[in-house]
Amino acid sequence: MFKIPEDRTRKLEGMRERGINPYALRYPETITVGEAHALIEAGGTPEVRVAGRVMAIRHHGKSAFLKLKDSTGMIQLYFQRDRIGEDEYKAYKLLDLGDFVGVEGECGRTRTEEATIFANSYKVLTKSLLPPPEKWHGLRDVELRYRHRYVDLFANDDVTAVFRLRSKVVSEIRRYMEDDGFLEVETPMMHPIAGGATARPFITHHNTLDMELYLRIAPELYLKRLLVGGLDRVFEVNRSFRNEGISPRHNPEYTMLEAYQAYSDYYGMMELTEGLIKHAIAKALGTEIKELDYQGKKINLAGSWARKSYSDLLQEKSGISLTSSESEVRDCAKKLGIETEGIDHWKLLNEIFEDTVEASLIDPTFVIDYPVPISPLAKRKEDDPNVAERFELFIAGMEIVNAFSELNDPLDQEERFRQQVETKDEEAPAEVDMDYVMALAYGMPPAGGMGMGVDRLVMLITNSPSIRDVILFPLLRRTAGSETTPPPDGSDGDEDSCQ
RNA sequence: GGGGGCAUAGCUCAGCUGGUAGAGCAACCGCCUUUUAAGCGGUAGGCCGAAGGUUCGAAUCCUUCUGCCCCUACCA
Repeated sequence: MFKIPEDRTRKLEGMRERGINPYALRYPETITVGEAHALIEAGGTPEVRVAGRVMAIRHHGKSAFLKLKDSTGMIQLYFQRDRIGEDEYKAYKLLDLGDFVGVEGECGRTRTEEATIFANSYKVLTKSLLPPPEKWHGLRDVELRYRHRYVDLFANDDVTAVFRLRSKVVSEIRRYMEDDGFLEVETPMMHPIAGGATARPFITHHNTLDMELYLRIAPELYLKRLLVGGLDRVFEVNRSFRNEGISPRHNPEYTMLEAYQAYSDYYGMMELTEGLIKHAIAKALGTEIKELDYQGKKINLAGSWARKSYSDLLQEKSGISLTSSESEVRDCAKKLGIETEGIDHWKLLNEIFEDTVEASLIDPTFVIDYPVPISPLAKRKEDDPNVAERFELFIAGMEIVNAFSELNDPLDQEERFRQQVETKDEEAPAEVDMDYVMALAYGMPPAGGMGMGVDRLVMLITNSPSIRDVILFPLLRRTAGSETTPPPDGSDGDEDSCQ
């Protein structure tokens, strides 16, 4: 838990004694700090009204400088006793770092030319009872930063900048997709069958229907039902959930863009992907970017991005090919220290690929034509039924996009679903999604589809080493008693809603 | 799940091979009406993450636990 320092409580009471509401109801008709700066830049000395959080106070006897911060920036305030009056000047001693105040005053500059609001009056808007972090270093402790992101945000401007960029990226993704004729849709997050990807799901339960539900691991199968329904271009910026490990590149809930385009295919998806990512980067960073620096790696974004076949890359880096025998693949895997016990041939092959190839794909590279057995939702190539029309886009060794020409043969789909179910793999769906097969049976137009990891794209653009740096509230273990107070009756809380 | 690292004041950090706790910022009290990581003088603040152990003596050494970080595994 936390302790409120006595000096702050004392000041809170001091405010109330003076008839000041430490939690004011409102402070309307303000301009932003950014607007105030613009007015000062324009050379005037207008009267303005601003509001924000006090980030610094420098007392000078009968005057004081304060720094006021709002979401548009920081501006200096100058409180002079003679200007704001004896009483108000005395009361300003009750202000602390972290408090919110509203100020009226005249814009101008100090003799060092710093833009400043010379306060005529001020109003306490919110008393802060906990001291902010150290003013120079900010909040460094990563655990506190993630657990108390609100502090991280107001103490560390670079953190705020990352999340502003993230927001920009997401809105530019939407703009690009809409401009290309895609319709944004929302599909269920609670699924009766966890399909559309291979991953362990989170399980939940609906009481009234007495039904097991899974948090979606991907929206794919619902979006493709919409293609059957005649919505030819759809996308969803979606949160999906996977009950798996946490790492610098994995959070149990994460954001994807999934998009489906009728009459297109995976080549079309490559064009869409490249255009979309280039657009998002250019708009987010405000300029056409040819090279991105990610964690010391130079990423060349210029020109058309490379397209290399899965099989060629595998051959080149590991000596294994798609036609290598079972024992060749096993030997190779063993040499790489990959666990081979009970792992099937194609999965092993893919692990060899991940081990030997992925890290080397720094510049954007479309890896194309994956083996069919690890691509259960992709169409087979016409000239090679063992290879699927599928690509993954890698940047900086990270998988950013997975896409394919969508399988729309209901009988083939049903067969591949059955094979998945039969593996009894924990990550495979427990049953065949017959409604989806039925949808395909009504006929789904040929289509390309793609799924893009938005968090990872934002990592690249903001040069963030960990996915947690681009997720406002990453999942952390709950610490004993630190975040909540137990209810007074000693029970575990609301039993109606706890399962 | 396996391996390594970290945990000291509200915050950022020192604390050597064991001898009983330090700085800066923030806070409090003074002085200061143009400072800007303001300055000067003073004060207060700690069960050194938790529990055991070794020792005359533990922030320091050992064990266990908790949390976080990194690597690894599963995955995107």
